[in-house]
Amino acid sequence: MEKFKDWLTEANLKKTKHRLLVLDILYETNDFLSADDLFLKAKHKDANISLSTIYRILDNFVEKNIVSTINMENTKQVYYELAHQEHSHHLICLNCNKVIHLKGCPIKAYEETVSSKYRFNIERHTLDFYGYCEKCQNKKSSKV
Amino acid sequence: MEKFKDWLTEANLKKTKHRLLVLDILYETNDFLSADDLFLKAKHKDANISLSTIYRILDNFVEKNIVSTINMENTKQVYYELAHQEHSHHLICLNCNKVIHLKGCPIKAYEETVSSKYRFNIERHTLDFYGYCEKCQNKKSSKV
DNA sequence: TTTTTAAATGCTATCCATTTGCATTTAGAC
DNA sequence: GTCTAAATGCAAATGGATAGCATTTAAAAA
Ligand SMILES: [Mn+2]
Ligand SMILES: [Mn+2]
Ligand SMILES: [Zn+2]
Ligand SMILES: [Zn+2]
Repeated sequence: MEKFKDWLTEANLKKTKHRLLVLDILYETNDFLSADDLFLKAKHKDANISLSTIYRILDNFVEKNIVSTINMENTKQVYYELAHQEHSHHLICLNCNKVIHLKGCPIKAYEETVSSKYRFNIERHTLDFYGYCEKCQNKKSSKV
Repeated sequence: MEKFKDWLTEANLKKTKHRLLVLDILYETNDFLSADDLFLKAKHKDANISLSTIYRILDNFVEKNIVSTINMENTKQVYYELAHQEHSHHLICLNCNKVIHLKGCPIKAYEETVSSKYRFNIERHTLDFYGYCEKCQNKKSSKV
């Protein structure tokens, strides 16, 4: 995708095939992936890429706000997705790890308030809801 | 503290000296601590306690909502604090790891909305702001 | 109080996501 | 084409967190 090269240019990152590959995979998957997920998908696409390169690329992208992350509380893994222009928040199922994206941010005003109250220079925030998706609620209640 | 024994009783956890010790330390520190922080503080207090016991106790407490956690994005460690009755959100400094507690929750209504919209049974949420505290802003700008 | 038993603990080894060191390759400036 | 800093591969290391198992202990039962 040509757009991706622009992103890299804008971010002052060299346009390497691996970076473009990571962007491709994230784009077509359009969902959160762990570093290892990306590694496996890259292999399927032929690519000869090392896991540490994946980590390094993802670190670059996070720093440049090309990619955003969430932390899976149970598996302790970090998951990565293309940063939506309008950043999103999430419903995360504690059982099956399903992630639902919420559009819009309900706390912009609040962020402003606390930022000035505490003279804190806020760079970003996380707002994630943990619980059980519809499917897993049923499984869960049938277990009990 | 006598109150702590009640907490353990209510949580159906045996009242062991180690659990009471962990509660003591968390109470007097009144701040987030990593498992290792707790381990060191316990040692200072004489106590002969193993790190894995600390982890196991903290797991118990989290499950029973006696303790709540936040994840440090940079160090990847989990930090623990006594659960406030009114759960709190945080300003976390990306440079010095300082944590400022925010009182009150600005998203109760929003949580209701998305919970019913997506039929998602929300158990808890995280809302944390990452950025730079007043001190670190100054350091940072002087570096550049 | 003494007995009994499941829960809690200490110690050690282990796991596993992520990071790092270093030699080699490569993108992009000149 | 040359040159140089950035990017990469590979392997080893790191480090927070877990798990296994023998031993101790809280607290229920007798
Ligand atoms: Mn937001
Ligand atoms: Mn809240
Ligand atoms: Zn689920
Ligand atoms: Zn700071």
